[in-house]
Amino acid sequence: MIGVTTPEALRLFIDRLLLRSSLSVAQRAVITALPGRLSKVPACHDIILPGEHTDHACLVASGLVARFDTMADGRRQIVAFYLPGEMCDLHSVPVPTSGWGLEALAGSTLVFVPHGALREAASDPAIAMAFWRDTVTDGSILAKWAANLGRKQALPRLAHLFCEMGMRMEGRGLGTRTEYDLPITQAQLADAAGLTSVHLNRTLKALRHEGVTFAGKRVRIADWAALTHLAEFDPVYLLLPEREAALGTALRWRA
Amino acid sequence: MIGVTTPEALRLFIDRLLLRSSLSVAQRAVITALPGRLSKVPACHDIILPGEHTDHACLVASGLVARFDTMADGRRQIVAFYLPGEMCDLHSVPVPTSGWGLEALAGSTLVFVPHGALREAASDPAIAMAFWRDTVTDGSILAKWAANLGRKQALPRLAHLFCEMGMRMEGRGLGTRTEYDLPITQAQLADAAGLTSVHLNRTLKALRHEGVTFAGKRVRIADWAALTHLAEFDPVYLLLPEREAALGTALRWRA
DNA sequence: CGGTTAATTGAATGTAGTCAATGGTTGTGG
DNA sequence: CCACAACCATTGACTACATTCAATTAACCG
Repeated sequence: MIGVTTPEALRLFIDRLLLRSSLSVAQRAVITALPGRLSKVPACHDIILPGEHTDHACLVASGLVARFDTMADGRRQIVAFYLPGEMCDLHSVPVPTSGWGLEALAGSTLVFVPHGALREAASDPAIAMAFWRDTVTDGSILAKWAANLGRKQALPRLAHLFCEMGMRMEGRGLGTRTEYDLPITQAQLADAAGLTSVHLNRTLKALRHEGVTFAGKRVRIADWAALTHLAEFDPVYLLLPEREAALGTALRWRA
Repeated sequence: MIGVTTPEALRLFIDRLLLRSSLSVAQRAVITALPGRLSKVPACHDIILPGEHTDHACLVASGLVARFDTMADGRRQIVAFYLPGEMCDLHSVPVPTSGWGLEALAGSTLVFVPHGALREAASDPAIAMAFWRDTVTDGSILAKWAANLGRKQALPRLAHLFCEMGMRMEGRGLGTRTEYDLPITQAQLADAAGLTSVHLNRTLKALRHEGVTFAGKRVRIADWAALTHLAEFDPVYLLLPEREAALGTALRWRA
């Protein structure tokens, strides 16, 4: 939250893209040179409301951001988490009307990047492909989220969420898969898991018996293998290169 | 199902792209010229299994295709439906490993289009943007699906699904929003709604009291306004131009 | 027709939601 | 430094929704 600059944030974004795409030095320079306006937002602040138009995408520099949908009675469903270095609104480049909202779960630093500049960067086919691939990754995680919401019950569902966040945090260097900060409240976690906060609390209690704690906004997983088994967690859908490497295939796909 | 040719299917695909993107005559010609292998598959046939690699995308020419995820016990969650003219696998161009499977719900005709040809077409920035936008549209529908699975109970959830399919069918000229063919079984619909087939059947019964019938693989909605209200259905997330026009904004976004 | 698959219903169980109240923590101002 | 307020976490009792198991009826196909 302290002392993040626009170039630093853009570098995080490049790191994220390089996780799945190859970019030349020149192409990286194009991204580093993107204009961006820094903005700090407090926890629980709505960045974009559902149905709003925007002329800029929103890169998370620090903190944690969520994409959500709201029901008529005001209840929310979080459909995606965005970690530092992730562009939570890259979708808005091809489609400036978002059907959903964005909220900062923790106090966060954001970088607003104008659509025009991103479109210009995307005139390079390799960069366009990297952006497209980033969107697909997002969709892949979302599909798994939907499957879990539809077909898993509370305990394995929450366990899966903890596994996913662990892998993603580790992939971005924000802790290890078995211990990482998750700066959100139980109510927000309930919005993500599709549970009420009461039932989420009970499910957390049950997870403690499995050696998983969520206290002080920090997740600790005693037995990773046991948790992945309980959650039926298979990281393929995260499209992380590590897994690909483990399978003996290419580290990155061709741009 | 009868007598669909590759060029005809590609024309349907162009129609779908033109719904949200502008393409010049030359750009349309590039897409029309894409190579494609026709293939007929019977109902309930798995086209791609989760985790498989592919070197071609899959365009639906006729029938109905679903993207699904499978749990360890074999239960499925359908996360997306694909109508004729939709490329159900466009994601696989930037990311050839799909984390999910594809199944034909009804007997369907498919056109397999090699990734190489699609990548080449995408070297045109306008076509790349149209493809990217198509992926984003998919993601937008998926996000709403997730929100409904997480936060709506059976009746409004199923109602929402019928509303969505009505709008999409109408948008593709496959019926009207209040009456259209949905060539699937109750068990398959249950996989999409995140319910057991038993409870889906009971929910259908309850929907009949609201003037909605699903019989003979055909959906009939007596009172559209009442159903959209029950379902809390707002078509913004479908990113259909019609709605944009109604709001007085541009029909299509700039390529 | 006869056999198979799909749809429908009943009864019992189980999971999650609702309502309501109690602890606990944190941060702030007196 | 304590008192208080505000928010968050936790628990109990009850209700409601959805699943499971099991059986029956209807529709479809060869």
